[in-house]
Amino acid sequence: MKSNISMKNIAKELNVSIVTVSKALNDKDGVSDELKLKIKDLADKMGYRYNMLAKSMRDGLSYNIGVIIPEHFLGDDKSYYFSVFKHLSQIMEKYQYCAILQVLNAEDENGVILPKFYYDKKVDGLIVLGQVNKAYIKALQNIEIPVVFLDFYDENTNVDSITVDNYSGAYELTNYLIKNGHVNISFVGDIYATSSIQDRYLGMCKSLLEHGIKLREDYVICDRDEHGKYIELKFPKDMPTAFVCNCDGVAYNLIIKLKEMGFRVPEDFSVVGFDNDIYATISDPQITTVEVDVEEMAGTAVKSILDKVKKENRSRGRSMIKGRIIYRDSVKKINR
Amino acid sequence: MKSNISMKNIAKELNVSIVTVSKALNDKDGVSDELKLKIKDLADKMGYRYNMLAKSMRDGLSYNIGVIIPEHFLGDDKSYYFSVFKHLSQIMEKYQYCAILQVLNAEDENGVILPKFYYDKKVDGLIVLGQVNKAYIKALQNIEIPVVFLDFYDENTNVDSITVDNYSGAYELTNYLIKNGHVNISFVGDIYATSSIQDRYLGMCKSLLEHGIKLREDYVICDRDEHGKYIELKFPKDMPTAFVCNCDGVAYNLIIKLKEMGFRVPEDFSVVGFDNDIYATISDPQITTVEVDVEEMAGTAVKSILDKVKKENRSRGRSMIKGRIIYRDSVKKINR
DNA sequence: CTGAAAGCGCTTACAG
DNA sequence: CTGAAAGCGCTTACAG
Repeated sequence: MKSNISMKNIAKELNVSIVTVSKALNDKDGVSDELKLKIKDLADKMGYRYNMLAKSMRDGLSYNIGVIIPEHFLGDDKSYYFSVFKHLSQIMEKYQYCAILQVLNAEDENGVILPKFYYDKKVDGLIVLGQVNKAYIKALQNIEIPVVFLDFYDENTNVDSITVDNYSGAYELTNYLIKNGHVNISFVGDIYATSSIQDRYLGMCKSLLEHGIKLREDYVICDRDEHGKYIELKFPKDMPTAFVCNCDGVAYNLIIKLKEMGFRVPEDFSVVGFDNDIYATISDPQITTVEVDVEEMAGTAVKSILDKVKKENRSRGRSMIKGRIIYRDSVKKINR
Repeated sequence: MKSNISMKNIAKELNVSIVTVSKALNDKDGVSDELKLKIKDLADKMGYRYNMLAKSMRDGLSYNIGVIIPEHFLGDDKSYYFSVFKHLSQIMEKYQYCAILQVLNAEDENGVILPKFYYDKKVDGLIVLGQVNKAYIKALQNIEIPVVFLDFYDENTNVDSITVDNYSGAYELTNYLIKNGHVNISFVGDIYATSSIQDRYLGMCKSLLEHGIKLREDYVICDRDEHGKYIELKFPKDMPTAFVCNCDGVAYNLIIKLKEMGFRVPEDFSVVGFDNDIYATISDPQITTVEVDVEEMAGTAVKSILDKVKKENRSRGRSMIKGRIIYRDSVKKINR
């Protein structure tokens, strides 16, 4: 237990200087191989652990990156962000960095209270994972350390962002529906809620446009209120034959609702989602959706923030990570 | 942006010593109120941020606690642990501590590789959230910083632990079933997998014992293989009338299976779960289950680990957090 | 190949 | 009320 060995202890034991110990332990030149080995062995034996704090002090770098996940826009299924964080932290480890996570609650978000680890200078950079409100974004622009937005962007700021290519994803998903004979296609989602949802909506619009299909106004079905809470879906008088949902959770709810109304999916209605999260496979039928390479997304974010920390400050702007359609059982081919 | 103000800068600006600035900013005695105010104002104006690293160095304390969540035993639904972590980090903040999260993957768990933040002396203590294997537990016993187990315990170690009172929870749940006329009650879960499952199983046994009901051997139904993967449930020849499931996820699967077999829940079979997670409410019917006060659990863990860090080293042994039954629609009263 | 000196930003104990 | 000195554990730049 209680030991707390420092280089000083090792140096004294071996009658060498602390400088020499430091060089040996860091595999630097200027120590004979023999001595180096001896020092390393003793360090091991004494249970020496490197004190990152001391290096931090010298370098003026904490070797930590803060990750902020706003609770606000999270639904019941937090596992997606959890999974992203896991990858972030694993990738950072390779660069000798640790990830410190802060779940930002609504109160702190609205009060624009930055995480304690920022005020304590415990982090060298910030990754914001999930959309935060305008005021918070503004505050983030004025801080002293680099910031990267992950899984959302804000057009009014020049903060680099990494997002899923929502636009292309929804575009291809809609193309797939059209290829299967669908023309009357509805979008389910609050197109004012987040930029992700907007991009998904517009990706669908592009596909419709390309195929000369006009989107009816009442085919855009809102799924949540201004607090992000899901609301009862209001269907148009003339039902579409297919629904493009802004996420799998909503697709899941929609399918349940349709079944309650006595319809079958996909026989009566086709449904597609987005994200490939737990709701896509929990659903009956399982949902055709878009999956993102989380590891690639995380890797891009880490590289981006560490570049900035190291002042290799080339701005990357928006990076988009392409999704991949997962074909399942919620879409049926129909005859026009 | 780039400023990095230290106490030195403030001191120079005001022609006072660094010591005086330190005292003023920390609201200590030995500075006139007037000067104190002047210093604080200037610090604000210059955008001074306290450098926790420097304090850490002096104190030999990082003011971070590491949280380890093993991926291994996590099912699809990671939101429970995510939620516990959120509370942990929020509570720590009140004590001037930050939480650093490490998701422990199977590889590192089997190779008994402790998190980087331990080797870097970046944390003062460790909270292990979720059961890890024997070898890992053993390694944790020999490290230089205090450790607390959260949501599991190991009888062979003297590491303090905080767990849900699984035993009482399952006991009361089973009492409830018996009160509703059930006698043929089955347990669904691998009773060798984790101590939590064991305790839930034995809580049920106690209730049966008290009511003079003998548990048939074939009424203990295994739900997963040795890797923690769910397997097909094997029902006994004579079906019970009620199932006590070791968690809501399994209860959810069971209900689906029963419905596929043409049965109705709760009309033909009653089912209860544990945890009150997403599966309890996603299910049709919604599942009667046991909910834990996550905040209390997190608070107990934080207090426990910080006591140890501060050397107020009274061992607390096992702390149990009582659960609360959430009554829903998956249990039916029957006549014996 | 080896090491004495200075410094990272703070605080504590002590002196004035 | 104010501040000079020492030290936390390391590393860099320099001297021998």
